[in-house]
Order: sequence, then C-alpha cells, then structure tokens
Amino acid sequence: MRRSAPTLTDVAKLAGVSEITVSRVVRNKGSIAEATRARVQEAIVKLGYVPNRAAGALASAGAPLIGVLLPSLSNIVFPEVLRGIHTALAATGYQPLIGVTDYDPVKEQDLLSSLLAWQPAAIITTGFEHTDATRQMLAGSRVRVAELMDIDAEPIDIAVGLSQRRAGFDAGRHLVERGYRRFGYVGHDWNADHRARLRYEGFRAALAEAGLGVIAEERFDGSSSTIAGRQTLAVLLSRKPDVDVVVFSNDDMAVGGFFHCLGANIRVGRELGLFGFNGLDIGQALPVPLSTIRSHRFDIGRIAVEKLLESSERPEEKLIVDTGYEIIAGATA
Amino acid sequence: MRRSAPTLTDVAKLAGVSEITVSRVVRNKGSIAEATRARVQEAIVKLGYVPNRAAGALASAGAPLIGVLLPSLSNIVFPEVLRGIHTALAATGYQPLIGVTDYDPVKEQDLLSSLLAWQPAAIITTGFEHTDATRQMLAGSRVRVAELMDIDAEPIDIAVGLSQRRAGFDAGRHLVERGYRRFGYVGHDWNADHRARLRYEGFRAALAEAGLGVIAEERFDGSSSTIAGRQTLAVLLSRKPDVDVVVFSNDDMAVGGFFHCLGANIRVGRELGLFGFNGLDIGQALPVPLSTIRSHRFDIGRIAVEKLLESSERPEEKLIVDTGYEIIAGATA
DNA sequence: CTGTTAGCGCATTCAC
DNA sequence: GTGAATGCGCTAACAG
Repeated sequence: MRRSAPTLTDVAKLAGVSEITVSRVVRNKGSIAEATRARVQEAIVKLGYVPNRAAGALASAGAPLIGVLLPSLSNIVFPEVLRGIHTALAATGYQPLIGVTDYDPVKEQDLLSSLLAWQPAAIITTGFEHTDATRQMLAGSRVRVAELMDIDAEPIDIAVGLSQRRAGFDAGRHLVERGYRRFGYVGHDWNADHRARLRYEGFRAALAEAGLGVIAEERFDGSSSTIAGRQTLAVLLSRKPDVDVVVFSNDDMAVGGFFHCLGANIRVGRELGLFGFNGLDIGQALPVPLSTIRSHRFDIGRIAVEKLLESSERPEEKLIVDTGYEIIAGATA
Repeated sequence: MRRSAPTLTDVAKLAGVSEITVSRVVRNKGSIAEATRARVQEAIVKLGYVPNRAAGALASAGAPLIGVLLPSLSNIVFPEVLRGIHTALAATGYQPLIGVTDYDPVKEQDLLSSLLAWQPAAIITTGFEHTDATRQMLAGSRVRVAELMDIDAEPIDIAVGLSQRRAGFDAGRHLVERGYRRFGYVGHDWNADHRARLRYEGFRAALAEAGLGVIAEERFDGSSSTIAGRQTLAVLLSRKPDVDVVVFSNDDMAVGGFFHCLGANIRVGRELGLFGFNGLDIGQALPVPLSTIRSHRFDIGRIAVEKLLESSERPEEKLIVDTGYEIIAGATA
C-alpha cells in the first residue's frame, strides 16, 4: 500500500534541514548555501516530492494559475488563441484553467466566479461584453485582466487584439479600390459573435464613404461554419444573382462560399469575388487562395500572457496592444 | 480600498451560525433546516462570498479539478474532444486544468506532475504511450485515469475511443470491395501521431488479406494539415501517376488532396479515389462529400468525463468504452 | 440538525 | 544563510 504523498516535512527530515529551507529551495527564492541546496534536491528526488499547490496557494494567497475564458471551442480561432496562451505559459510555471462561455455573458460571469475561487494571478477573457457583475468582480479583485481579440473599447486592464472595425473598413476600401461595386454580405449570428458585427459595420462605413452600399445580405441563423457559408451564399445568389463580390463574416463561411461556387460552376475571382476574414490555413490551401485579412490569433494569446506576467500588480494605466492585421490579396477577390 | 474577500467566518457571523454550517450549505451536504439554509444563503449573497477553493482542496485533500493532457491544439480533433469534456463538466462543478504535450511523452510526464500537484479528482490523457515514470505516478496516485482515442491496448483505468487499427482495416476492406486495386497512401509524421500509424497498419492488413498492397506511399515530415495533404499528394502522383485510390492519414490531409485534384483537373471519384479519416465537417462540405470514417471525438471527451465521475474511487476493473466509428461512403472513393 | 476541535501543507513574518 | 512560530480558509471527525 502506498503511503500518502511526501510533504515538505518529509523532505526536511531526510535532508536534515527545516521546512522553510526546503520551501526556499523548491521555489528558488532567498539565498541558500550550495551544499544545502544539493542535499535538499537529493532528498526531493529520492522521495519523489511534488509540492502541494493547494497548500501553497492558501498560504500565499494566490495560485500559479491563469483563468482563461473563451467563448467557444468550435470556432478554430479560439483553439489558436489558446495555443498561443499555452506556448507563452509553458516556461512560466503558471497553468491555464479554462472555461467556455458559449458567447453568453451570464455564463461568463458564473465561470469567472469559479475561476476567481482559485485566486488566480490573472484572467484572460474575450471582448468587452461583460455583465455589470462581471465588471465588479474583476474591478474589485486583485487579479490582472486581459481582454482579447478586439481593441475598440476601453479595457479593464489590458486589451490585446486588433481593431475589428478598422479591419472591416479596410476590407471594404480594398474591394472598392479593386473595382467592385455590387456588394453582397454573407454572415452568421451576430448576437453571439459581436466582433463579426463590428467588422460588418466597418465594412459598410467604407462602402458608404465611396457612395456605395450592400445590395444583398443574408445572415445564417447560427454559428459560422463551412456548411453555413455554402448554404447561405446559395440563398443570397438565388435572391440576388447580380452581386459582383461577396464579403463573408469569416474564412469558414467564405470557404463554404467557395465550395458553393465550385458546385455551381461559378468562376471565383472572375464572375464573383469572395472575401473572408482571419487568414486561416484552409483558405490559403484552396486551389485559388482566398482573399481575406490575416488576424494574428496565436500572437494575441501569447502576448496577452506575456503582458499579464510582466508585472505582478494590476497595471496603473490601461494598456492596449494592437497586434494588427494584413490584407491577403489572394485570388478570390 | 476594498477589504479582503469575505470568508466562511464572515458569512457565519452574519448569519448567526457556525462556520461548518455555512460550509454545509455551500456544498449542499448534510441536512440543514430550511430556515437556516435560507438565512445562510442570504448572508452569502449579501457579502458576495465566493469559497476559496485552495483552502477547500487543502482541507479535503482533493480539488474539484480534472487534469487534461492533450497532445496538440492544432489538430482540430483535440479541441473537439475538449469541447466534449467541457460540456460534460459544465454541470458538475469540476473544472479542467489543461496541458499540451506536443505528442512528447516526457512533456506529458512533466505536465502530469504539475497537474497532480493540485490533487485533481481525475486525469484525462491521450493514448497509451507514456513514460515509465508517468505510469508510476499514475499507478501510485489516488486519481482515476482515462486514456482517450484508442482502445487497442490495456488501459490504466479507463479507455474511451475506437479501435484505430480496426478502423484502418475496415477502410481498406471497404475500398477493396469497391473495386480499387492500385492503392496509394499519403500520411504525415508518425513519430508524433501514433494512431495514424495504427490505422495505416490496419489498412495494410486489409489489403494483404485481399492479396493486395500499397503501390505508392508518401509521408509528409511534419504534422497533418490541408497544405501538407495537397503538396504530398502532388508528390505522390508525380512519382506514381497510376494509383486508382489514395488513402490519407486523416481528413485534413485528404481535403488538401482534394484541392490538389481540383487544381490539377483530376476528377475525384472517377479518375482517382480519395479516402480520409475523422469525418470532419469540412470534408462533408466539399462540393463532393469526402469518403471517410467518422470518429466521435466530442463523445469521447464527454463519455470520458461521465465515466470518471461515476465513482470517486479508482475502478476495480479496467474499463474500455468503444465509441465506434462509421464509414461515410461519400463520393470521393 | 448543528457545533467544537483539530489539522490539511505550505509561506510569511520575524528572529538569529 | 537558516530556523521557529503562526495562520491562510476550509472541512473531517466526532459530539450532542
């Protein structure tokens, strides 16, 4: 039968030192004589000692955890953000504790309170849409907060992302410059995905500036997917066949639109332009690379972690990190 | 200035009861008079009390956490498993603590020890490829373990997944039955993805049974992706143009292969068959639905959690849950 | 149905 | 460079 896991006390006894010395060795904090350190290390290895984090967290009123709130795991964008978070966290000793909000601010609020129960060092969440209670909990807490993806509002502490509105605007202007005039839009459910709406608004603003507008618009009532894009473009074209370019809420939708065109024998880029958002690999692997805007999802996650861990205090001044975006001219629009 | 967060003691004082009573109300454990419960609840709300999990974990020698070790977040399959895990966890009060191993058993081992430091209730990991130290840590611990995706070996406690080998075998047999004879294989790096190799072995076994073999084989030296599939099929066809069907290591690769065919004007399904694995949405959204095998990633995650939380002890007998798979006939092979 | 007592394992003082 | 005392906030075990 296995005895209960070894504790600091066990290590201390074996090494012939006090518990606090072991603790210092483990945390690499304070000055320790090289000989002592070696002896302690040896004892640690011999016993297979693993520090009990719960005890550490309790004693020091703070856990080496980062709470991460994501709206969804279905949309490939968020696993990529998470990948950036993981990568940046890997070397630090912090671990991510994850919650999925389904784009629901109330769920976000509930999850936040379970995360805060661990006394994490920081919270990473998405966007600026929070309940009042959420804002209060965050404001009243000691943890630093990063809000990801968008930078078009005032952050609680730190925002990392891109201006969704400007990205949409630049997409519109780019297409106007390329000579398109009869614009269609294929989107998905905005209630969930607020950022898609911001891009749409920017896009419309660019058209308006050129004295143009959207002549056909179709929104799929659900989250974005390739299939949704395919179906929704079909509907749009059946109602308004004479658009010369269609802007999609994102690349998933746009790739679906591309598939529709393949099946319907529409020559993409010549008869009909297609434009996405995100710059996913899949879009660039198409026989004709998708025209779109590259967002830097991985970097957003990575930078958020870096900024959060730069200091152990909440920042004095709000910080906004613009990770930018680039238009990928592609060949579909 | 905000005072420090309210504790059980604060709530107890306000409600005029003892701490343990509050604790019982919070955990909904033991019997409490309705009147007392109401009074305590009121105090909790009034103070905005949030239990300190670290303290709870320390006192009860166990945290309401599930450690999750995933090989990758790049491969869409794992976010889907994670989604299943999250969904099943949502109602339970358990939270997932996540580590990404990059298919590296040594990283897995390190991450496992950081996860165990929290005294989680259970560990979810992937496959059967672990270091000896990993096996020892798990065997010697109190936590239940689920190994996901594959069921072709003896699990530590619970395995949830499908027989990768049989899936590969059935794919091979299916294609032989459909009359294909000149088989090509396009894969990615096996050192990382052991399951792709198992499928390949099953596939070859089916061919061998029919007196057939793989006449052309190309493996991309890296992880699977659409672009890798596209490039690698191109290479294979340039070396051996007369294959009549190509089996891919998974759908990502197969979709890439499909894109190559589009660009190269190869009529998929007539001139050349393509077969994938996983049954991703993207494959079914293609103009011609991809022939493939549907695995049930979401369910694998969900069921793993359900089985793990069924009991609070390690199971007496090893449990294997076969989530099965189905051949999607599709139209590409 | 409710309370008392006694730690859980560690880190933060402050000494020496 | 090292140690002793104390408590973090909660829950298990036992009373009553």
